[in-house]
Amino acid sequence: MSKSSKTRKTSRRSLPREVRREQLILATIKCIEKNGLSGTTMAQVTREAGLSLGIANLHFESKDKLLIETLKYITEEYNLGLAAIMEDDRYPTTSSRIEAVLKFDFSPTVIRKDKLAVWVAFWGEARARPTYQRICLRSDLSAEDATRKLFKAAIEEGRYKNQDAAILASGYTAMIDGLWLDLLLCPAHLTKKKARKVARNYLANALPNHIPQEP
Amino acid sequence: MSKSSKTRKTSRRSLPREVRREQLILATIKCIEKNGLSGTTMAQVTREAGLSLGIANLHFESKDKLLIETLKYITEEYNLGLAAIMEDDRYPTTSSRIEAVLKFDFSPTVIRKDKLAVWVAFWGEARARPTYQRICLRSDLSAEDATRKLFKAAIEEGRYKNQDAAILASGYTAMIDGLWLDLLLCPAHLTKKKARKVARNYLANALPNHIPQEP
DNA sequence: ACCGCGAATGAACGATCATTCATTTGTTGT
DNA sequence: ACAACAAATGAATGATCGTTCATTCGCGGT
Repeated sequence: MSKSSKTRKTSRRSLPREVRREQLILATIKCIEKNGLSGTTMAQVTREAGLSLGIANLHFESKDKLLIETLKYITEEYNLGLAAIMEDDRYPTTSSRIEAVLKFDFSPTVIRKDKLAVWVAFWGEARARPTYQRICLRSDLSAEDATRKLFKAAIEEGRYKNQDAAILASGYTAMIDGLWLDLLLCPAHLTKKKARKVARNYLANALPNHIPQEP
Repeated sequence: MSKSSKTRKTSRRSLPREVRREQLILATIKCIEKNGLSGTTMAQVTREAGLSLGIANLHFESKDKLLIETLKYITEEYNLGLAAIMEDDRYPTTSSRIEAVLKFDFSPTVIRKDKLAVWVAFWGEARARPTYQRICLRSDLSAEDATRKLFKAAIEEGRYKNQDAAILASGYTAMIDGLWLDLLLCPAHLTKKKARKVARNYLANALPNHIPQEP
């Protein structure tokens, strides 16, 4: 009973539900990065979180629920970040707002390897899992909707001929997804800097008066 | 000879190794489409192929080897198709060759749902599996290399300013991957026709004298 | 017709993993 | 200080799945 005073990690503590849940979600992200989605086990997740095996089924009903919450965590973080840019009225011009989106899409928070690994892992399973697919779809539509409005404003301002905001937004979203994938799978071949340049070049060709080739 | 082909399944037959191997690979593709990579079991694959459980370990050493051969099958098919366009000297102009690549990337053979599902499924696991990653990387570099050469020729012919073949090729490859992903995850939102239009628009903005906005 | 080889089969095995729940342990209210 | 409660633990359980291998069966050679 008197075994306490040590460099101990406060051996056991009751913490609020939300703290434990986030702790487990963050551990799940780390595990998916290291072992993939199919290689992620409850034992690994709880060990990564420094907790006991049964804890995940206590705070989430099942492994499936935990994975779904992890996916929601990642997609909501991204979509909230994007929405913040859209709603921030400190951007004086459409151009500066597009620049902010571009910067955001390659910011250290967004393109962290562990986060990207989670995106791609869930894409891979989404087709076989309606719930994953629904979450990915909503996130995708939300992001595309935001950029479409931006591009629409730019096209009207610049009176660009032959540009369609919906087409441009689909292309932008697809290219970002593809660049994220390449950053994850070919980090030696595609640097973050080059990836941003690729995306910028896309926008510069479509909206030359709003986005210059070089920043 | 009228006796042999009946409603019976010709109960048991010895067939050459290569026939069995392809039969199993095709069954694996179908299973990955239906159940995802993690949901694909040997029992499902062999049942889909109409064969017995043990057959997969007879012709491939293990499930892992079977999956790797399936990935190789898909990537090689794509890369060979692309290489055929590059080496075909019946294309009179750079422009027509780029058009052919564009057409190929959205041809019924390439964007079949089951094949796309396999691509994305392996992307999702590639980070945790060096072998998958190596195969995906080689395929990606090969495709990017081919398009880069094409774009380089176009840029020189058209004396386009501010265009870099490497940047353009990275962007094209990323966009194609992203569009494939969207075709798989949001088929109700992105049609094949629109996806091709998105990719065409990218090239038309970069190489206007080679690729017109409308075909 | 028959034999012998090797392809094909599938029941059985063992490993892995999600989930459960009796027990332990920290926390809160009195 | 103590009781009552809730959070946390992890050994045990049962289900799933890859792999094995003794047996079965079809085919080519004689």
